[in-house]
Amino acid sequence: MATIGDVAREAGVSRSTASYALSGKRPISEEVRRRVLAAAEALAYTPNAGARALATSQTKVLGLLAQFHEDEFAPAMMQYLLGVTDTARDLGYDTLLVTEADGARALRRITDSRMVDGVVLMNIAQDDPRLPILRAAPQPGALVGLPGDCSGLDVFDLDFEEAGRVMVDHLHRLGHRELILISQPEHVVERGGAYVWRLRDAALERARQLGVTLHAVYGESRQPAVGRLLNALLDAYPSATGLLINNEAATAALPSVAHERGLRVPGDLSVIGRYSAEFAATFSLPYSFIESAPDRLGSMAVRQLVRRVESPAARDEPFVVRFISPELVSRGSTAPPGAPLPNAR
Amino acid sequence: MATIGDVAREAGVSRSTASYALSGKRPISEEVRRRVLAAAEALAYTPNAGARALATSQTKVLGLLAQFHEDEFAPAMMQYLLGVTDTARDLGYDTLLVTEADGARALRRITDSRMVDGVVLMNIAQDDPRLPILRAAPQPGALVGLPGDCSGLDVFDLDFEEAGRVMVDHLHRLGHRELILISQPEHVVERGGAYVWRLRDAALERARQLGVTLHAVYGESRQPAVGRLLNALLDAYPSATGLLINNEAATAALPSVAHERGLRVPGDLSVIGRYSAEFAATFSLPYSFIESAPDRLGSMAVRQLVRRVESPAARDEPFVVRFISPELVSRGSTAPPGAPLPNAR
DNA sequence: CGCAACTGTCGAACCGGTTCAACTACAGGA
DNA sequence: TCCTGTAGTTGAACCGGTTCGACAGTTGCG
Repeated sequence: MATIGDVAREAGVSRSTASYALSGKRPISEEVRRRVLAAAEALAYTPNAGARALATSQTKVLGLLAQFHEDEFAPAMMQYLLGVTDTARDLGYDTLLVTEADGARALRRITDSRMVDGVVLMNIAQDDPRLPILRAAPQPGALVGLPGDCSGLDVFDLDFEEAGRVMVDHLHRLGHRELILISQPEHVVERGGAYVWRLRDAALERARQLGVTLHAVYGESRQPAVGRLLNALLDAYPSATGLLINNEAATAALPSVAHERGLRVPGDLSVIGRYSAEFAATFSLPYSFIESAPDRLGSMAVRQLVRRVESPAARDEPFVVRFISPELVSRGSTAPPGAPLPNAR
Repeated sequence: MATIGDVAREAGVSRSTASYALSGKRPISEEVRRRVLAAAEALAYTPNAGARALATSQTKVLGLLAQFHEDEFAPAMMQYLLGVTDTARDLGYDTLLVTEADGARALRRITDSRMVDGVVLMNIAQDDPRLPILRAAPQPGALVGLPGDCSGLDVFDLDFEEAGRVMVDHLHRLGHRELILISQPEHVVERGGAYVWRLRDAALERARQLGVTLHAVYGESRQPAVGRLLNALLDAYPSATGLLINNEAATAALPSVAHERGLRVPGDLSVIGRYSAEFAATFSLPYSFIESAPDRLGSMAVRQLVRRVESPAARDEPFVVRFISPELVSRGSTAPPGAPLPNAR
């Protein structure tokens, strides 16, 4: 493998001249520059990443810490990943994917050893053990998800509170007065998944203000449990005319449950979900939904991270907590409440 | 950040002694070893990855090249990823995830710059442009998926030919004489996805031998196209009594289509799919299936790769092409053929 | 008792880049 | 003519590890 020394010899110049010719950091005569570039080309020279990292203290690699809990929905996870890797590459960075169960130890390892220039954290918990480590690390970090304490970090998330309000407002405006809200399973909350109760509490609060009855329940993450749950809920609240779903698995299971019960949407039941357009397309979900934009969130986090990595000035800027505002994409699954459910007693 | 020089000074020894004490590559007195370890602990010493890579020519990072085509099924992809990252970590390696569209260029970049000690390639095409680059690279590589030319590479894949035969055999043994096989969409084949016709051709061949009629068709990868296709097929071949599906999206769509048509499985139609147990659980698919074991394949590829990376002897061993044999997991969705389909004309 | 072998430690070189200080050659201004 | 400034180039140092060869001190054996 050719080194910069080989290139220099081939071009008949010193190593430092070759380096400057390639980087352009000092004026080099046109003639010499040409020779160096030709030599590099001829020898298929590629700088050694380790040597460059050692000399410049920059690896051009970003860390991505993601946890794959078995109760999390794979397709959604995938889009976060892609948003991060694609944007990183656009900006000239590669991505080190770390899925270790002990996220705190993994984070310490990759930051202390200087393998990465910055880190994106996903699956943020309310009281996340990785945060103190990230704050103390020499590299900047960005979060996809809102923790209890955002200090010292850039944070990006969907505005789940506003999402809850938008859902309730929308159905209230259409005339609905009794709704069901299905969240993620309870242990997602126990694990610190704050987005679950952020949406839920805001929806409950808004419902209270508007005089709407809202039955808020935890969901399930898998079939067949989630199908059973849907049936049980529809049985338990026969007079509810609207269904809000903050749970991908439940959303994916709804069409067959509705079909089975002979339930027409939106005729018998208005439905609003919360998921991504990509997810909607894969499963052809016919429901209006709040766009959760995972790829956009991942992309935003990386952009901000790279800004801090590359600009010394940006390092000292105040930290941002940026919510993307929930956009309701209409698929015609909501309407004014009509007849009560067919199976109402 | 503490360097090994700091540790050496703190322990009152030379840099080389500190290095040997930490690595154990030379005998060091108990007394000195203790002092060095204590100093390293006290200073929270972590070796600099770049410096170590430069000195040892080992990065302890594996590259994972994956392409995310929009017509590929996200949950399956995810499991390959996890199989690779988890096994890599168990063996002491981190994973650089590269999803660049131009896989050949990306591969050249990470191998030439010596960012990785080895590479796992996924989404292998029949005539994959990345293979010549991988063969010429100084690092070893492993493939998850079977290309047209396996020379010079370790290859791991499900035995799709045998899978096709197992499916046909199983239903033939039960008495079925007319079957439908739904594959992936045609453009997956055009892109070089050989596994599609490997299963298909073997199934056709076996069907011919057994005197079974097999209608082999390309599928769709998304709703609602795939649902429409299922309906069209069941209309077109009303006398078929068995359905073989080598297409995750079609499998996921089948329950609601069957329900809609009032079609009972296995009473009216026997069904065998090809997917992973994890996928089956997420969607609660009630069908017998050939386990495609993506996590196991990813794991096997990494193990072999690391063997070659770490042992000079292993480098010269002959290359392996290893197929995992298809295991038919019974979920009771097959039975002897009964009455013709209800909607038969 | 002398020599070989072994143990434990150290200094120096090396991996492959980047960058600083210094030097040369030449142009322009006083 | 001399001085200053600038463009172009170079050698040397440095980043932070690993490893080779040398060496001093000790032990074992003939």
